[in-house]
Amino acid sequence: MDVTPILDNLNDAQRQAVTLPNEPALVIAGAGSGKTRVLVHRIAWLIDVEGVSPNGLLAVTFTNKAAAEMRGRVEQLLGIPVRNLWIGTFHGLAHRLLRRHYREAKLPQNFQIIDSDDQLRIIKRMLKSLDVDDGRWVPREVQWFINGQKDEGIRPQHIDDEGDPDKRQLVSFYSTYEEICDRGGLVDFAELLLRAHELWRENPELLAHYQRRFQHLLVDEFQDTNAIQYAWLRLLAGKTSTPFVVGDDDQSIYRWRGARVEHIHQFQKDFPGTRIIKLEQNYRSTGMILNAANAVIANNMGRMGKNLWTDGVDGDPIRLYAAYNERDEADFIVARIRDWVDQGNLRAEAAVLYRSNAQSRVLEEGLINARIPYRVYGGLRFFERMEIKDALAYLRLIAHRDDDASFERVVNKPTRGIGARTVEMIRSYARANACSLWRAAGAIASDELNGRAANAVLSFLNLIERMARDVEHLDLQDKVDHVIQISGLIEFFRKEKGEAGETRIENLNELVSAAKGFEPDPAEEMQPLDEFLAHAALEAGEGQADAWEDCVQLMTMHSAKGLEFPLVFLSGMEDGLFPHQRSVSDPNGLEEERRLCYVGITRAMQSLYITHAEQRRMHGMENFAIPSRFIGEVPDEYVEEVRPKVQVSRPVRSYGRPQTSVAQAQQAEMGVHLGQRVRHGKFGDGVILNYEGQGPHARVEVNFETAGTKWLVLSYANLDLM
DNA sequence: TACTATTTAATTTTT
DNA sequence: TTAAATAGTA
Repeated sequence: MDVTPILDNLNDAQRQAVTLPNEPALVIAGAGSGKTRVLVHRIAWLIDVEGVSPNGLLAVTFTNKAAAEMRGRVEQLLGIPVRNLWIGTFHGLAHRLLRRHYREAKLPQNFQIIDSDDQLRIIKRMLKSLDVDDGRWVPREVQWFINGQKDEGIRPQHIDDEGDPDKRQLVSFYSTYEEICDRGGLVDFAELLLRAHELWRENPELLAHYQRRFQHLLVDEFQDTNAIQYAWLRLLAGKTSTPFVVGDDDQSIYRWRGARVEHIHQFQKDFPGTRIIKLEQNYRSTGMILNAANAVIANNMGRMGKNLWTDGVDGDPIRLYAAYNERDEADFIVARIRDWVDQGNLRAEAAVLYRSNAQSRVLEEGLINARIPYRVYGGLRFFERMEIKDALAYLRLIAHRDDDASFERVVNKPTRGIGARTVEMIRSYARANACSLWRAAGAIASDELNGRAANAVLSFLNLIERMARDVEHLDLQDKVDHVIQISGLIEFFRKEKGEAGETRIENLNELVSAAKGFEPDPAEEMQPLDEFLAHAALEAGEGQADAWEDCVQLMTMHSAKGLEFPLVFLSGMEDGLFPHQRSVSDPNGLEEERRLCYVGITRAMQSLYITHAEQRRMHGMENFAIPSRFIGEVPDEYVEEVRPKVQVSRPVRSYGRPQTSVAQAQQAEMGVHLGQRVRHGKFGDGVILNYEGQGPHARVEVNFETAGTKWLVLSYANLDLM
């Protein structure tokens, strides 16, 4: 067997990992160290060299994107399509299991997956119907609690309320929510995992079957596993399978949504004799960037420990820019991107990263003014759009009449005279008789409701029945097309003013195209419509569609994880923003922020700029800000401060030492006061109207007698006091 | 039912 | 500031 293609171009550590004997393995893979490469080559090695059947492999990732990439690269490496190879997300795999064994999982065959938006709607409705104090119980918090418990693998009956009435209330919400979902055949994301886990736990022969089948488990981004995911893996691994997990404790940035880095340590206990391999050679960034990243992350405690290195160039130092305010910061970034493009580089190679989404606004304004195309990551995805979810709700009702979430969504959309009153009557009947809204509507339409409302409800019920009949023998695409036409959604959105309605109709048509292009997987043995609906829930699609123009990339540091760019800006590096205010008081929170900073730094391949503003408008208020403490953690020798063109003397470097910046703000008031008369070389005499900022960036607004009002930077303007 | 005024709060996101 | 949720009005 010629193993060259599989082992070629791997470094020693990578090769060692790929060729490990069949034992539990933990690969600590630093940023840019070839993590995916190792996983892909390991799979190829097992299949091609160890002779393992693709059947016996299970590879798990967190995102659909990662799963698709992995499958693609494996097939490319092996040169053949690998059928029967289970590669997928935790949720996707759990879903597949639940479909196959829906009876054992105690689910209806046509159960529907709800996304977090659907879930929130259900919870809101539930809280309303329970008539609890809505000031006390915020739907989001209840949702947070329920998902948090599910992520830990906990059912309501397992929770001890400790005599705390608030907790008891939350547990009871959780219970009621479960009943609602069970009645409607609805499964939320966390439920997929929890059910799949219970499915195995309660059906030992089923579990044994999968344990026998999957002798090799491979897990990507292991540091991101939550309790239920880890429990699921451990169950599957049993005593004989050998998990091969890859992760980076320093890139664990999702603790807030249940991820536990501790699983890296737990793994070594649960699987004695685990081989640990560290991948520390980095193929992405310059030496300077890696040095900075290493220095910052070294401030965290309890790491596995690792130091990234490269045999490439040191590169340029990290550029640090202290902006006067957020506008100045944006202008600076725009100017650097201009330079970059002028040097013949692509805009798409430049990424501006920030801690929170709100920060994109100023940056966008700057880019728009400069006429530089850009793309903001995040935001609504295709299957999350209102009009798409409306259309899907009709489809779901057709497939599954008892789906209350969908019923509520479209019962009066477009408006058909079924107002809040009528819906409330349907709800209360449903509650009293523990049945679905659909059945309740049918039951009360004939007697309890008065003429007009009864007619409206009956015509809605008929509409759905008629659609279901009309559509029965059509193929998927025509089903979707028929539904968006007959439901009246197109008409409804046509009336919506502005361009919004236009776009919505385009999106609905796009949904038909998506249905046309959808290829059901014969292995899933599902109705194409059900499979399409599941797909829509599990894979919400791309954030922004038109990605192919060459444009600057704007995103949060979280969404930048896993990506790389030649030119990177870390913007808004100020204490309170990053690290975020809500994290600074908690050491764990602070360490997670630091890991996020590490993630940010290690996105950069060639050039890294760190910017912060001395003054920033937040929530409509001007605030003075201190440079992020993380800036001070980058040793001076890797940093070059970028100053405004003119010579500016900054008294002392203040990075890493809080307070100084505030002190400077005070100093800024030196000798300059409102109404002060000044003389300018060119503009002549004037009077100070306003001033802002401090140090080298202090600016004054001067009303000149002849030249009008102007903002001037004190350090350039050379004003004389009069 | 739909539009408008008022209040309130303000990370990070995938499935 | 601004987005979203709620309350009030036509």
